[in-house]
Amino acid sequence: MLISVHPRWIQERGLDMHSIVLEPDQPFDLDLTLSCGQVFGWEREGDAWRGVVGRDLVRIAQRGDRLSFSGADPSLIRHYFGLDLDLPEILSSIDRDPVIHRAITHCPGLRIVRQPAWECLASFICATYSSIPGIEKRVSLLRRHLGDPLPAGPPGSCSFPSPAAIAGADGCMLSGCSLGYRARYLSETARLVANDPGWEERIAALPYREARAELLRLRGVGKKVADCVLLFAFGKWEAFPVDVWIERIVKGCYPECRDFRTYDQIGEFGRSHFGRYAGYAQEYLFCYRGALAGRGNSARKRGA
DNA sequence: TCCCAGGCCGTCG
DNA sequence: CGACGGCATGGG
Repeated sequence: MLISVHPRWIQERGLDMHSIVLEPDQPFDLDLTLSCGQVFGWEREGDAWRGVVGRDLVRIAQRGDRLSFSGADPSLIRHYFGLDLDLPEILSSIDRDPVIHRAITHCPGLRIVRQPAWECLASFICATYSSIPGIEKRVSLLRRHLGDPLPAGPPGSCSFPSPAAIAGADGCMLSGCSLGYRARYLSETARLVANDPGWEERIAALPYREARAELLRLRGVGKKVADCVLLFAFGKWEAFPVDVWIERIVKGCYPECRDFRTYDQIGEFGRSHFGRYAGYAQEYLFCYRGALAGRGNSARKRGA
């Protein structure tokens, strides 16, 4: 019975297995949630996923309404994947037009992960002007070169490097992570955060706009990165990150937005149109970007 | 070899 | 403010 339900690694390790049975009215899709580009560093391992949350090596698999995992307590998993949020309630609140409706129906069970704040900030500083596979590579290199190896983990599995570890790394080491010109930004921001204990709690306690203003003071952090961190780490759902895809989708699918010029115009549209959970709407639009932005519809940043 | 990527920074009008 | 150009590197 156990054997047929659980993946192979459970038998091999035989250790702290847990499971969560999802409520029937609370959809969750692990694959979609981990592969949509909001969080970096999870790797597929057969039909399971392997990742590091804090200093815990987590393996997790989904079969139907059951999540099976090791390396973390159920409470942590619930918190990390936002399983205690009422997703149908959120989705019904943002389901205000045919475009978002399509995205919602095509991405069932997508949830926003609550990431560790520093990891999220550093990851998205590394993410600027890059493709998602490129970001995965950089984050993976950062872990291997500057993180702490996990005692019980397979070789190569490391915690995400602390601000101090990145701040203390020499330029050569950082350059070895394929960061390009972002190395300088990451290094500088790491130094600032390392010397500012309480940074995370301070941001968490601020309302969205003030929290964003605070993040914008950091090097390598513009409006887009700040919004990603506020959404993916701090759970500030008003954050509506505008990348090239979201810009394309909003301008292309919402006629009243066609001539928007600035970042904040699109962000304010998101908040006023979708409401308090605009960030969730953004994530669903992003996840379904392939269909919504279209292939031939290659509108450039400038002109065309 | 091309083009593009979950943008940011500095600078100029 | 708003609009550019430059930017290091990897993937398709």
